[in-house]
Amino acid sequence: MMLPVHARLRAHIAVVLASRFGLDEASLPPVVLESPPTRALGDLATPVAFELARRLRKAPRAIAQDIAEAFGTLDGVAGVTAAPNGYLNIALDRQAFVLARLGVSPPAGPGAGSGKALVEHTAINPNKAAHIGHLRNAVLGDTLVRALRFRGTPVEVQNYIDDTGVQVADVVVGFRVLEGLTLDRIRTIADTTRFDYYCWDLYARVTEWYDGQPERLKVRADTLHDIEHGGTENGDIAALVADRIVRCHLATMARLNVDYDLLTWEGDILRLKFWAQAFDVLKERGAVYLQSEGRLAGCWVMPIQEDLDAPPEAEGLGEDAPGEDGAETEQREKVIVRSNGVVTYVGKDIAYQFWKLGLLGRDFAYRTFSERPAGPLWATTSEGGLADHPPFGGASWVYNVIDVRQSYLQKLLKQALIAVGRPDAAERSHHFSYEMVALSHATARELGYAIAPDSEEARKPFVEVSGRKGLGVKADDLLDRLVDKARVEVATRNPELGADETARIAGMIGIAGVRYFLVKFSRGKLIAFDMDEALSFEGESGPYIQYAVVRANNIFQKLRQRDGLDETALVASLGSLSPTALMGADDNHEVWSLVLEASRLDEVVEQVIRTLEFSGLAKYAFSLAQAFNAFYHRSPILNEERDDVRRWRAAAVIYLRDQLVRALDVMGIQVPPRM
RNA sequence: GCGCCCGUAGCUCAGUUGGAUAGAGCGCCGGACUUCGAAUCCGUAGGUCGCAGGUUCGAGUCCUGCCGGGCGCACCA
Repeated sequence: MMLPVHARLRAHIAVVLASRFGLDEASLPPVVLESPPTRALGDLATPVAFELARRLRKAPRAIAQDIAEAFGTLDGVAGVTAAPNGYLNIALDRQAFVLARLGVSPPAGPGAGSGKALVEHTAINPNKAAHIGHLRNAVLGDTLVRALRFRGTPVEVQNYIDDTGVQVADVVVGFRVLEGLTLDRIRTIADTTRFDYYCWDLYARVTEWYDGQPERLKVRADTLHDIEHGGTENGDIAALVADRIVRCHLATMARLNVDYDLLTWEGDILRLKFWAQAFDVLKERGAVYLQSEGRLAGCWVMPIQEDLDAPPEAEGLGEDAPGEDGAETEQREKVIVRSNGVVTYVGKDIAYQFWKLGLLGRDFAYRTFSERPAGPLWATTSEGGLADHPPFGGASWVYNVIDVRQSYLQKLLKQALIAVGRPDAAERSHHFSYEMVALSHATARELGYAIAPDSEEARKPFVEVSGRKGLGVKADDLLDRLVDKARVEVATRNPELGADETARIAGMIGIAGVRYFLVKFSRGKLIAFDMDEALSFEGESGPYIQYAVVRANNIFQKLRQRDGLDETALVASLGSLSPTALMGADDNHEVWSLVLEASRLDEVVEQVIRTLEFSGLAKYAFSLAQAFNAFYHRSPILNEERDDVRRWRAAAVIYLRDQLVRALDVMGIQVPPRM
């Protein structure tokens, strides 16, 4: 791991700068550490001399030389040199570095102080099967969870279930009105079919049924009302549908190694009157007020602050003199409670966010939703509940994984926190936003979706997914295809494996395919999902990285069988070995470079959490695998005759493999025994 | 109209506290399996980093303006 080295270097250089140039702590420039373009130049580099050049009125090169001279000694550092262009290059003690990283499991990170992080992701409407867009959410969210845990931060994972919303109501309408079914009959269907697929089609039919018949929306409104108030057959059907569909979603997510600690049900937020509590706080702090005139008369509204970063301005400074048309300068307002007294979903979300941060002063009751090997999956409930449950909510950091279209509302959430006097909580609330997943034209065609050649849609480079039209790639269909393809590949390469083992391995490979695919793009980029591209197991893909680990493992298996040399013994022998092979004779630093590059995982994970940009992690893991594969071809281990060279190569591969396994784990990808 | 995001090789994309020569994958063309497994590797070709200014010792990265595209701005969720 690299971050401890960075920390030591920064602290040391700061001391050197302070004493050599008489700088006080406040005026010290940040010491940026990066990687020199070639290994021959050094292992780490800093451009800090450039930063100081102006202030010290001195050439960067001279400053770098001064620092190098005054550097003294630092444990783990072999030398420091000033490059002609002003860079300060740092060479590490290679042998010590390798030994320190082998055989010792990496300590959990600092944990960034006390307190837990709460990640909410997935949150699929419980009325139909999950599709590819939902997978992007879940995979990004789960990767964030794993990244936080990797660096030692306690994490609570929640999946929000909108069981009282329009989408569930629509499916209820489908069952009752279109199909004329009773609760018992629907339960039978749920017991005997792919229920999420069934509802997928039914939902599309309901949408069609509404189409062009606005009077039918009355049915939806009535159904929604029944659901919200409970005690009706519609309410019971909605509860059944939501419960069963959630179980389908959980099964789908489990295939992807995605798991949760708590299911939060919107119905419980309503029944437990979280909103009433939050409303009191908002009114008390003057964050909302009752609008008495204009088109929003009778609504409780929250003023919208356009620029969140700017301090709130006192109103009515007369800067904008009211013109002839007063409407234009009107303060923008967001309705929180409608004039009929019903709270909007912004209000419900504010209450939920307050609870997440421990600011609400009210809690759910809790029940177990299902049993898992690792312990029960918990869910919220309104009545009763178990006395003995883990603590939920009250987090120090909150990450809401929701697509970019929700940015406006997420911004309002932060604003509400500021408005009630908790800017610190707003600061610790993150909207982890990401772009949508659309379909490539080829894939849309494959799904039987016809597009008129000259239509506007045909000119776009992608086709929008639409749950309402039933257009989209169902998550399980995609997984099935990936796993099937992997099964064929595994079977042809490993005919001796049994069917069960082949299937198990194929599962791991298929999952690696999707998860890597969904993480390798920047979150701000719209993915035009193409089936063939996602099915590729070559080049930059999850299976490519798995393959590198499998190959590495094969080496050590052979080493053990053929030479009776196991990894522990090998690592133990390194201390007494000549480090020549690490030192880059003939400018060949490849063994050392593998170790150095592999050590950067913690640095990469830290950056990924800071920027919420996971493509960097994907690319990093891929580049490690790539470096290994190239090394694999160039530099044999089993057949290397020089014993010290052989052992150092093996040591480098052990470390690289271990780091690769950890990196894959952060991405939720397992390593098959063969492939 | 206002706000946010995107624009980098033929295609799909990395390049995020500003740093040394802008990188991958796919595709194209040409090579490497009697070798630790070819889901691999090696090599060739391919770039006005949307355009124009600005800041800086240094800009794909920061600022301003513009062009092109996407999304958002309900008494919906």
